[in-house]
This record gives sequence, structure tokens and C-alpha cells, in this order.
Amino acid sequence: MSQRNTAVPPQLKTLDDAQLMIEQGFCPIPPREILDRIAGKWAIQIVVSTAHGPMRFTELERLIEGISRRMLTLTLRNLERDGLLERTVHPTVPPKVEYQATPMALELYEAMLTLTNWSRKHSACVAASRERYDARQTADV
Amino acid sequence: MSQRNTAVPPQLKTLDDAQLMIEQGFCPIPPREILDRIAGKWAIQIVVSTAHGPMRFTELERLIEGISRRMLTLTLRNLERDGLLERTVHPTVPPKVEYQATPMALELYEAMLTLTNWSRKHSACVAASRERYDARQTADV
DNA sequence: CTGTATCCGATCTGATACTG
DNA sequence: CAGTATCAGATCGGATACAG
Repeated sequence: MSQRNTAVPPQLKTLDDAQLMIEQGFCPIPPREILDRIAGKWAIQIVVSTAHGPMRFTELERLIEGISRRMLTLTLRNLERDGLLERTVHPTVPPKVEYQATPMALELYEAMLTLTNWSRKHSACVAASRERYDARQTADV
Repeated sequence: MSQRNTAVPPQLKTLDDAQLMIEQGFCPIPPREILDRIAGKWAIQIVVSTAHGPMRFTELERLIEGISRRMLTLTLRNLERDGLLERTVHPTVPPKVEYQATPMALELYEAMLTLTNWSRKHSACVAASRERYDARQTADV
């Protein structure tokens, strides 16, 4: 038996890389904790909004349409906890708190761009597929 | 005023591309419908499992650890609806139904690899950040 | 200005039982 | 084999009111 290759490819680029990874017993998809962060209704928007400079609480609240104060706070706390956001408190009156995306968060944002590209390329196709599917379902009834 | 450039970059690669996109009034992140698909607890696993050939319902049920029959059905239906899975019914006794990822789904899987790379690169850092944060919180109380 | 606390409805998921 | 139906628990997100 040949010696097992314990080194995993440092960068996965193709489905073959992923398959190789699977055969080596590694998971080819991001762990749940990361997917949850990405999936949260507001997290990525906050990363985007703080990517180009520090943003204050109220600025974010105004910028991100539809977000409630509660969810803004919760999402900011979660992002800070994960090291995706740096929170700076200026001890002034009135208080001033600024949030800024960390380098790690910027890399995440950049990684998400491939997903954005996929969406832009295929969203029409997905929408069409949904319509066909739904039409079939209502027709069956 | 210069004429507005209505053409969007076909492929976003850098944060500058994203910034340009924002200035043109486009959203730099995937739409909610796509994020939801990605975030679902089982969807991506099913895409991965059906990426290399047709899989039967029961095969998937055995392969994907922890999934309930109900969630398998629901997730398969959603993926089929979005055009990410092709469902083939063989009218035999007993019934045989096969699912296979579509080319579009394979591209999605491939796009997810950048996210997987990010996770592999930063997951230790995220975990450490969480521990620090939680330690601070319990210390404050 | 920057949050917290509480409540509530909607959605997601799992367990279990049943079916063509 | 490949589902469907029903119920219940957990989680998510929004509305509102309050506070340092």
C-alpha cells in the first residue's frame, strides 16, 4: 500500500480537488458556523458597509434598509465575536462607537464574490426553473 | 457629466470591482434566495453527494448522516425547483428515483470552494477570537 | 448616541406514523 | 423504495418599550 498523502491541497480550485479532499476524509464544504454567519440576514451587508472605513452604529442603522436596532446589535456582536469586526469605543459624550471590517472579513467578502458571480450568471435560470416547477405543481392539482 | 457606464464587470474579482458595482447601483452580494439555498442545513451536502453521478433517495438518506426523511424530501424538492437537481423517475416496481446535480449546481459547488478555502484558512482564527470574546464576557459578569 | 429587555409570530427542523 | 402527514420544539427576526 502506498503511503498516504496527508497534505491537503492548500487551495481548492476544481471539483477534482474537492473529490480528492473527500477521499482524504476532509469536508469539502465550509463548516456550519461559517455558513450560518454568511446566511444571517444582515451579516454580509454589515461587512460590506464597514469594508471601506469605520462606521458608527446609527450610520449603519440608516444605511442598511430594514434592519431593526435589535438585529443590528446582535449581528454586530456576533461579527465582533468571530473577529470579523473591530469595535472601537470613543469615551465621549455623547458616546461614539465605530465598527470596521477586519482584514479577515475583507477576505471573506472577496471570497463571496465568486458566489455573487454565480448568482448573477444563473439567477435568471433559477427563476425560470422555479416558474416551470410551480406551473407544473398547480397544473397537477 | 460623463456618460454613465451601464456595463457591469462580467466577473468580480476584487473588492474594487465590488465597490465599482455598488457605485453603479448594483448589489455586491448574492440575493437572499441564493444565500438561503446555500445556508440550508442540507442543500449543499446533497449537491456534493449528487455531483459525481445519479443517487437514489435511500442512498442519500444513508450517505448524509443525521438527515431525516422529511428534510431530505423537502431539500430535494427545493433543489429540483431551482434547477439545481435533476430528478429521474424509473417506472419500475419497486420505484427507483434518481437525483443528479445539474451543471449549474456543479458551478455553484465550485464557487463555494473559495468559501471553503476561506474557512480552512481562518477557522482557527475565528475559534480563537470566539474564545477570547467569551472569556471577556464571563469575566465581566 | 448606543444600546437592552421582553414579547410574539413565522419559519425551520426533527420525530413519528402512515402510504402508493 | 420513495415518499406524505401531522405534531412539537427550537431558533430567527421584528416591534416595542426602556436605559446608561
